[in-house]
Amino acid sequence: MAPNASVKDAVRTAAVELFARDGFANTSVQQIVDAAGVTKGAMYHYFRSKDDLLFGIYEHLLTLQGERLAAIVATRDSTAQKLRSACVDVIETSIEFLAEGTVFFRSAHMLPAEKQLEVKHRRRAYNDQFAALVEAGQHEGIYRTDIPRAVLVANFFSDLHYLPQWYSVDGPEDGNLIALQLTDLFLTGISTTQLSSVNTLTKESQ
Amino acid sequence: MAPNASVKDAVRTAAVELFARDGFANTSVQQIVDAAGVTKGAMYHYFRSKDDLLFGIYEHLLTLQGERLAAIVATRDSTAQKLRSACVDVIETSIEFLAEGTVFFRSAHMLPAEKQLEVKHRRRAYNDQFAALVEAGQHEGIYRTDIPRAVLVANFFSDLHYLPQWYSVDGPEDGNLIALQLTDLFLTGISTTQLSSVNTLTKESQ
DNA sequence: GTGGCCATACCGGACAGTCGGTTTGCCCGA
DNA sequence: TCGGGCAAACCGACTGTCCGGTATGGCCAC
Repeated sequence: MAPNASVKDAVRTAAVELFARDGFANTSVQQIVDAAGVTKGAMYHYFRSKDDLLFGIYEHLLTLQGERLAAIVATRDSTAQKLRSACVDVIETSIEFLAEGTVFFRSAHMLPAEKQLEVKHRRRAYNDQFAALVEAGQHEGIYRTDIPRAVLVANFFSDLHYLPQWYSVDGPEDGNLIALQLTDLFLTGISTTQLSSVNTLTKESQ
Repeated sequence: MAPNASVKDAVRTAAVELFARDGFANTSVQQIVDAAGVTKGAMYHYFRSKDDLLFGIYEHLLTLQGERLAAIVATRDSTAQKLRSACVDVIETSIEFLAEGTVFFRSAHMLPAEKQLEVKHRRRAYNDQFAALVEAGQHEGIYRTDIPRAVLVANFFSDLHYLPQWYSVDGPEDGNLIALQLTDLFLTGISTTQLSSVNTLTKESQ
């Protein structure tokens, strides 16, 4: 094993867990390195600061989700299918990285203004890509235009934000089901025509 | 003027602003009392601790919204109308107290476990009252039952959580419009029949 | 003069980050 | 093969700072 990778990962993992449980401000660096089984010296060898550690967690998640969205947009599927895939996928990964999400939404504001700006830009890039899908669908006439696009998009992103607040793991495929259900609620809300997906959903939820 | 009320309000107001801007952990008691134009001694005369100050902010908002929901439930309107009113109302008050909401959702986890529990119970009470409306509508056949009620409710509450993240005041009646739009999106998503409210919305948004 | 209301000075502790020193692992010349 | 030398990895005690909370004293109204 490469010892450096191990140390970095151990620290990151421990930090995510502790930040999610106790909050960023209430977690001391000493607690993190103790939980990770390393020492302060090792940690500060790989991370410039406690803030840097927090930022690393964000970046990891943002990069992952950004890449996955880009891959979906790059397919030759219909707009409707792309948006559906994008919604389901981002909910699923948000559930998979629930702890990271918890930390993210709770503690982003603790970063220094400079890093906060970078996070903002990264999130905006994701937002714009997502909004472009909605816009395309609006031009095709499948999504309503009587409500500002920003509101439509915010209505979906809100689900991602709220997820860490109420979701708790029950079954193995529970996450996939929730993703389908939330996606269906969103798409039903923004569509100009009644969706026919209810049957599919009902079948899967049995 | 009663000097005590003035001090209490000044401290609370200053605290909400600073907590919303810099976060609870990054705001010192000294900053708060400076901003409020009082001293630490005065503040600790009215509040037991910094936590107590935070808790007071929550309680104020929770009580207000709880009372308003109860009033709406107590009317003789139809279930559909009650739920619509409840949604619009809680979004509007959330916008009116946007700073309080920001603090609430960001810093609730910083409270001692005991107070966190009380917050949780209060929120659950609100949640249950809201869910009861949805349940009534389901029995009437106007809301879909193919998705767990908890998911339907969470889908709406998520909008409240996300509001402080993206909403920024533009016009005076902007808040009311957003409330109508988000409510429409939610109700469209959970309804068994196509809503006819789109015309109304379009009219108001012109 | 006495009791709420408030100012000021101060305490104790927690915590991020540092820094001198030690170990580990690798390369290279003989 | 071996040993010497060097750089990166790692250790952990220490420090300066900041901050919540308190103790004490005064002031003013009644």
